[in-house]
Amino acid sequence: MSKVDRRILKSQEAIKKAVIELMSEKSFDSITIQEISDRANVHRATIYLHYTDKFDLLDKLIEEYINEMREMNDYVCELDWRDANLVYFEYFERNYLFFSTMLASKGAPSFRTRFLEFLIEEYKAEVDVNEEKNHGLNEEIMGCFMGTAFVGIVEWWISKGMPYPPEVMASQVGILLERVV
Amino acid sequence: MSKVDRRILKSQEAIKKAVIELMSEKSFDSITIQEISDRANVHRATIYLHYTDKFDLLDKLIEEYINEMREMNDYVCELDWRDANLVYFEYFERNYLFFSTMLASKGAPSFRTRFLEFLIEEYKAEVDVNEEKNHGLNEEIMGCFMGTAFVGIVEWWISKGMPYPPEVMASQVGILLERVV
DNA sequence: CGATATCTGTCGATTAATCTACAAATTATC
DNA sequence: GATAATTTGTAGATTAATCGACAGATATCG
Repeated sequence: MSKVDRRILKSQEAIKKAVIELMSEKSFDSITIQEISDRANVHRATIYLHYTDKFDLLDKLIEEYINEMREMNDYVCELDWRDANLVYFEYFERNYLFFSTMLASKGAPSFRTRFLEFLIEEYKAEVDVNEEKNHGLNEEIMGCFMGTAFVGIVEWWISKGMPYPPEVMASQVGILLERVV
Repeated sequence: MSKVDRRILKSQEAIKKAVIELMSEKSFDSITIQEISDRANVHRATIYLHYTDKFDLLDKLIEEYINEMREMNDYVCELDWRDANLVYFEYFERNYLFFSTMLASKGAPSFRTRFLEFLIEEYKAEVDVNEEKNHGLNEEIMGCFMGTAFVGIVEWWISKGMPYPPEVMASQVGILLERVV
């Protein structure tokens, strides 16, 4: 596990930040590599050192957020629903620009799909169909139910400009998810 | 006039920003090169590529702001006193962290001296001792009078946390300077 | 439609930044 | 005052980023 050269991290950070910013301003299709490198203040060729094209860049960007959330979940899965949700909603708040951009209609529809896929996967592991309470229920369906509900909530919260603080969202959604599971 | 490699600009920007930040938190003497490079997120050796030591770094930092103000003055000297002052006070506001740090008692006393020196020089060029109004007055003394007054005002304004907007400061100080000259 | 401009992806040469290691100098601590 | 710990400034090897140029692909516009 040799550590990565800080130049790589700095370049990638600048590039990713530039893409998110630009995507919040205009459609992904209309963004050029030229623009990204200008905004990131790196040479155009530098982008090609890290990504094959702008689609690869978007994919890697999305996957990075998904992975971050997965790692958060590994750490957080011992907490109760409320506290676990708090970690998530604070994360959404911290990365508001990314989520508002990616979940916006014009943004990257691929992210919503990927996000939901991730959530279903994680929730599925959380439910126990062997409990008597859940007798006759299907793991897949429960995961999907919770996942779509959660995505919907996050979309609503973000698109409305975060009308409630993360604490409130965490409590409310925590109660509801607990009833379902 | 070949343009400078952007890596140089980025490194120097990061280093200068780091020094200003650190100087706003602790005394210059207690700051190490190590800390600066950590804060700037550059390797320690990179600092030595641009500066011989931290004193050289501070000198160059100060001189850069002085030069920037000199260039501003070249551009602004055609305007009336009020408008010229506005450009300056907006500059101070924009660079609040630098000026509040450098003009603070514990900051860099060398900057106040250098700043005053610069102002006297510029004001001296502004006064006309051949006017009948100024008959018998000394150029040097007038420049010094205006320079110290201006430094004092800026110190007061910055140390009080900019209690009035740049527009107000520009008008007020403009009127006063106009009376003097 | 053709002409013009812009963008793309890639290349090779060059430069700046990085990393590690080192001895010397300085500072802190007992 | 001796010892330990930190900081300093430098050096050499390596790597990433830069620059400029290129031909080919894609828009843009008259």
